[in-house]
Amino acid sequence: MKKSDRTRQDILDATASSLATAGYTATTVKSIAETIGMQDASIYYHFSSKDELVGEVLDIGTARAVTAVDQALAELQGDHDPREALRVAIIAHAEAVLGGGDYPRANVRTFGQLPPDLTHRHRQGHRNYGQIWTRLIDDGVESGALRGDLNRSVARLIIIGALCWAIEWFDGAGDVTAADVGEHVFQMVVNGLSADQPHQHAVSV
Amino acid sequence: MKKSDRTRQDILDATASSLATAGYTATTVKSIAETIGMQDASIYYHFSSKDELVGEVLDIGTARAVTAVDQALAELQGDHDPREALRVAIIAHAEAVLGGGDYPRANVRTFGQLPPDLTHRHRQGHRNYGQIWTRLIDDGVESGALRGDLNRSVARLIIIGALCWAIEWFDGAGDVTAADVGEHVFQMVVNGLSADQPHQHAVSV
DNA sequence: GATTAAATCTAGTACACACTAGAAAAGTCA
DNA sequence: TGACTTTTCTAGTGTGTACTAGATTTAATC
Repeated sequence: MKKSDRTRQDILDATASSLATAGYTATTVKSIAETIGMQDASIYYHFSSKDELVGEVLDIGTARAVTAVDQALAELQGDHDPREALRVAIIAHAEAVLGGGDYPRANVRTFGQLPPDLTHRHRQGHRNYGQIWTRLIDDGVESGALRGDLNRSVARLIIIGALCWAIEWFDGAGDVTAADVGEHVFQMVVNGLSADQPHQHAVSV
Repeated sequence: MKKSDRTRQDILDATASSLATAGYTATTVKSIAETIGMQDASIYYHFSSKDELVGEVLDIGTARAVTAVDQALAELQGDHDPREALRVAIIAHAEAVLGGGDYPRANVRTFGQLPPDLTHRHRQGHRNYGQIWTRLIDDGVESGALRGDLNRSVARLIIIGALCWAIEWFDGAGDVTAADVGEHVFQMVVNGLSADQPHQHAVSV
């Protein structure tokens, strides 16, 4: 492997880490360079601009999130219970974004603070990711497992929102794991907080 | 009313509007000044720094959100169904943050992109707001209306998260209103998406 | 209308940022 | 070793930012 490739990877990693924890504005080319012991100008040998670098990090982030959810769903195999599919997807998302690496976290963390160009660049990626969830919900409603009196788009965005916002408070330090957060989102959003509902199994957290 | 008070209010309004739509970084002192037809330096006659100005806007935002929820709960009066209280609070929050003015929106929108000083300054305010929800959930669990096998902190943060994230996608232009979003969050989080659950009443959206 | 106070403007400073040009160093391979 | 390529550094530029100092205008008061 060429030295250039290793350095390039170091830059991407440092950028992902900074984006995930400090956000877009606080992630400066200089701070990235310092993290890996370089001068800021040297970054430009590998990337033509800050936004190209950030864009690449975000691309990797969406790819990893999609892969995580797709893979979790693929492992279901024979099981065709739409509720279980939703549960598996929710937990996979939670683990990817909260417990996983910096790349998916960078994605969620910087959502809403990116310059217009970058926002536009990732619109398609977000749409594709949203479609995974659209299908999960459609399957559930059409099979009769999920109620059909709610707006599906709104429902989808609420589920994703509950998961994405968790990045603002989840710190991974307590005894609540990323999977726990996913399980809670599933329990609430699918089974509901109300007592005496069917489909509920005690959750120990 | 003194002219100074009117100008001060104009500055606050313009700042709230900019924060709510453009975020913290894109809200520059110059852009605020331009909005109200002033020179940027003139802002400093009314506020000692950008962050003091922003801090005041955020204070107003939290105050309005708290008032909206408190007032909605107060109007319940005799009704002591914890689920109904939760429903009313959720819808009030949704309307305050999504359908309401720029101040509460500025609060949610800039969450996570503020400099450390401002983040710290508003920690207490957020804690107070969170306590409203803590009590709502505690009441529900202790009265037996809500299940007690879930982590209440996590549940609280998931509800707030679902509502807060809505600011990223809700545009108020379609036929879905802010109250609709609140109703959906309530339906999902309390009654659940599963079909054939009790407590469910058809929602038309 | 003159005097004082309030409010705004003009013209700057200092600094952090993304980014560039060209020299220097480090690595590669005959 | 020496010629060549790849990579990094030094030393800058230009721009946008928050913010300041002091002059100037506008409003209030007697």
